[in-house]
Amino acid sequence: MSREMAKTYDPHGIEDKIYERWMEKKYFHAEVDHSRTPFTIVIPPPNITGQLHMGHALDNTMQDILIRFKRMQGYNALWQPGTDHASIATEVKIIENLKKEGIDKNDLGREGFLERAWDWKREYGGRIINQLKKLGSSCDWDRERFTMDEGCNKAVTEVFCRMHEKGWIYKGNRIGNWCPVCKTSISDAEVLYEEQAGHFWHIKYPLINADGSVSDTEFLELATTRPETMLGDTAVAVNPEDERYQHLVGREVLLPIVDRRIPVVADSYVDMEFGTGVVKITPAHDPNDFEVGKRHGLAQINILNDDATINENGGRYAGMDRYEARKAIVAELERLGLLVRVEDHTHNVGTHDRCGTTIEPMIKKQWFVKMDELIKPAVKAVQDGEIRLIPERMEKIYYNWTDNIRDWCISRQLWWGHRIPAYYCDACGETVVAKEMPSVCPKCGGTHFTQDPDTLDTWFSSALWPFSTLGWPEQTEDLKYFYPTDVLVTGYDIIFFWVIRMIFSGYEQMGEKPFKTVLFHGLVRDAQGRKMSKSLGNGIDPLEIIEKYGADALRLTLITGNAPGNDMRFYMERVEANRNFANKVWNASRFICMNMEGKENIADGRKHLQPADKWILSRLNNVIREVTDNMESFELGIAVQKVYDFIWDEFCDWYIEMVKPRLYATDDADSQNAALWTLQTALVDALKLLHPYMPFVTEEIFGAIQSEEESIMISSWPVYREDRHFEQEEKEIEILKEAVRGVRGVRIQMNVPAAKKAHIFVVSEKEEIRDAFERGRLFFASLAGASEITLQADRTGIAQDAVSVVLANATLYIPFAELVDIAQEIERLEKEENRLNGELARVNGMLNNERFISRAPEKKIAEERAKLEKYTQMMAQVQERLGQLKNR
RNA sequence: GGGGUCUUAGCUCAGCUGGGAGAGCAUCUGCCUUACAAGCAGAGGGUCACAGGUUCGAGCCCUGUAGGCCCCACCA
Repeated sequence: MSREMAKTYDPHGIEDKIYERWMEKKYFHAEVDHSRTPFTIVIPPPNITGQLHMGHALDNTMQDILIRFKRMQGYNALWQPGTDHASIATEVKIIENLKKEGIDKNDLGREGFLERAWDWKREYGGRIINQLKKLGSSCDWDRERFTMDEGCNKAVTEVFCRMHEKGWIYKGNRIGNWCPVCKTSISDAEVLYEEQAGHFWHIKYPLINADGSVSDTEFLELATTRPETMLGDTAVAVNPEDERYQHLVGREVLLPIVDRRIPVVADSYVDMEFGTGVVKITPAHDPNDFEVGKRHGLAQINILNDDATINENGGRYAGMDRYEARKAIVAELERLGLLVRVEDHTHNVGTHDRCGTTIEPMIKKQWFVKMDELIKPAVKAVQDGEIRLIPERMEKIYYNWTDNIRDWCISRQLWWGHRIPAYYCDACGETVVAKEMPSVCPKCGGTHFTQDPDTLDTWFSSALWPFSTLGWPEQTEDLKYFYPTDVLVTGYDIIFFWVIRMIFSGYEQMGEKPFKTVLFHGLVRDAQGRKMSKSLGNGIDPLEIIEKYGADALRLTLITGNAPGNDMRFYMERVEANRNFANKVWNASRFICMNMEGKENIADGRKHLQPADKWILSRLNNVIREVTDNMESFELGIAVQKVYDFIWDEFCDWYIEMVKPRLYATDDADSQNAALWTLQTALVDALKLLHPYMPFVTEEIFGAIQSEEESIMISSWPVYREDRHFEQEEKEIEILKEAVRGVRGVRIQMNVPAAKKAHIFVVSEKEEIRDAFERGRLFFASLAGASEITLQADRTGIAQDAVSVVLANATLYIPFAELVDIAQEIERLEKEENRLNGELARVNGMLNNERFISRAPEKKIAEERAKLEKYTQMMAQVQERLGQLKNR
């Protein structure tokens, strides 16, 4: 036992030291052990480019709490860690870095670039891991994985080949979002729409006459926000119901500048109410037009290069940037007199979430995963409750996505990532999908192949994470034992990107769900409620908080004060309050250690428990049950709030204070030992309840307060015990607490200095009440500031002008030496009379209501009757006392 | 356009299946009481957005209204 504890708790240094010890002892490590039940969590792998931010801190605190809780409960707890290669995020960063050196990615070539990327991974991949350790994360670091390590690569190839075999992965021409800066296609989910001020150009296309000449008088007027796309127009469309244009359907118009004749088609996609009711159709550069084009068999004319300059299909505009071409085309239309007018128009423009570039819809050959069949078991799992989403409302969001599912574009024109295992025969172009490069073409017998240059969407590999990390596709013992995992903890912002994809991948590849429960959390926002972001510069670095206040205080701040799945605001004041709580626990422990000093027979004390001891043990017993229940149902914030309240309020402010006189008195060893044993026992259990939340301070104190176990993190979780349930003592102590509060209140109201002790008379007709005060005499005197306590059945011999405190079944009288202002005392009692009147009116209202009596549950009625009795009794005492004072 | 969510004390938020409104911070009043001033003892402060409804009973369930936030789809 460490004899010297500092006066204030300083987490500095202590935390690192404790973490190192846990690591040395291999407490985080889990091995297959069929004699025990596994409990598994896989970490949402942080990006290798990442630095620990508040989102990570929250996410990992929640996981650590669950894992530590289950570990203490005796489960074989595995927290599987690892990192994500994060293809595009990382590639963008590396390109930025190269730019600083004046190097273009293409100068390096694919091989050279990948070398750089792996250098990057080696340099920064470990950084975030170390930051997670600072937080106290009890991951099994011996099992650390990476989405591009050998095993994960194998899993990715295996899945790709299997699903291709099944026909669920296909290559297709699709219109998708193209980033002209990153030169890759991006998924819908990676597109951010932002409102931009733009223009609406109204232009007119001349109609072609029946004789084939171009009309000078007949035009179709339409409006567009992207005039340059007219270079790729292959039709104009009107609504088939639109009487204004019906007669024109089937005729042709002349596409100005390009001088191409294109048809007027009828399609219900066109909104008659909007604009002129005429739409130019550019199948190659607009998703809706693409669909219209397919319905009407229109040609797709691509007018853009990959960098968004106009290509050879743009005639004399070829080579111009898209915006340059826009200006030139508008000018030309004006010159031709075909520009009707220009309106200001704000509209939503899709931008790439990584680089902010305006995306360009383009037709590309891409690889897709067919979703319609794949998604079915994932929907069913949630419907049937096989997989539980917490909070429940996430299910609605989940279905909202699955009901509108679209095929998943998985190919990316990037270098950093898993290269698609598709090979093209150099001789005949045949596509072969295989785990390795084939040697002979099955079609033409050619022997030279070129691998598809594209890589896979980063989420393709993370979708496999729950089983790839456990060894799949090998049927390892780990996989059989730890899969399916128990809980996935993540932010609701990646429910579509990641959670759903893991679920359908789990069912498809493993035939089994990847996890039983998904626990969602919200975003950590700044004090003004804004998202923390680099551009705003309002981010708070968790490492700085840890440095200043300790990881425990940070963890508690992140976990309390908000409901599951809701966003939270981060306040320094709250961190401070929680740091204060750590200090509170520390000091309570210091007090207990000091008093245990040199005492040898503390354990004997358990045989001499007093009501106060039984009270705190019983209260704790109750808290143990509630906290465990809350944690089992993932109500982490509620659980720790109860521990917090128990420790601060009941244990520190009441129990420790109750016990002080017994500790300071030297004449009763049994009483002293009983107090010490109870203090120690209750503290140890409370520390255990707190440990998942505040692992460091609890471990440090645990080492100081007891010597039987070597670490709190592998000690056993407290359980509710019938033999620690003391109902009678709980009631008895509540009465005494009520009395103490009453006396304190009166003393303050009467301006009695704290140091001034007073004689307190406890008057009660009931013997058991007097006995309760007798048993608690010592601490009652101390807490109520009494110099002497007299117990009696009636008020004979008590000074007329004594101040009184009315309790249920008892009245306390305090005759102060100085004259008390009788008028003030009457006023105080009248106030109490008023309060009781209100209570009585409410209770009587209920009990006199026939419908209440006939319909409310028995239990409720009995409660109200008990209250009626109590208040009636108190009222009688108050009124009696008032009568005495008024008739003096 | 579709969906979700919020509106509770000055501020930030709890309040699980309906049964006498809570916490932290802030404010005010006493206290350096031999664990802790990062503390102790007290106090004030709320027609639980608004209007209806269901119920013996509604902050909680239902309907509507107003305002805020978020997600999805995206308007040529």
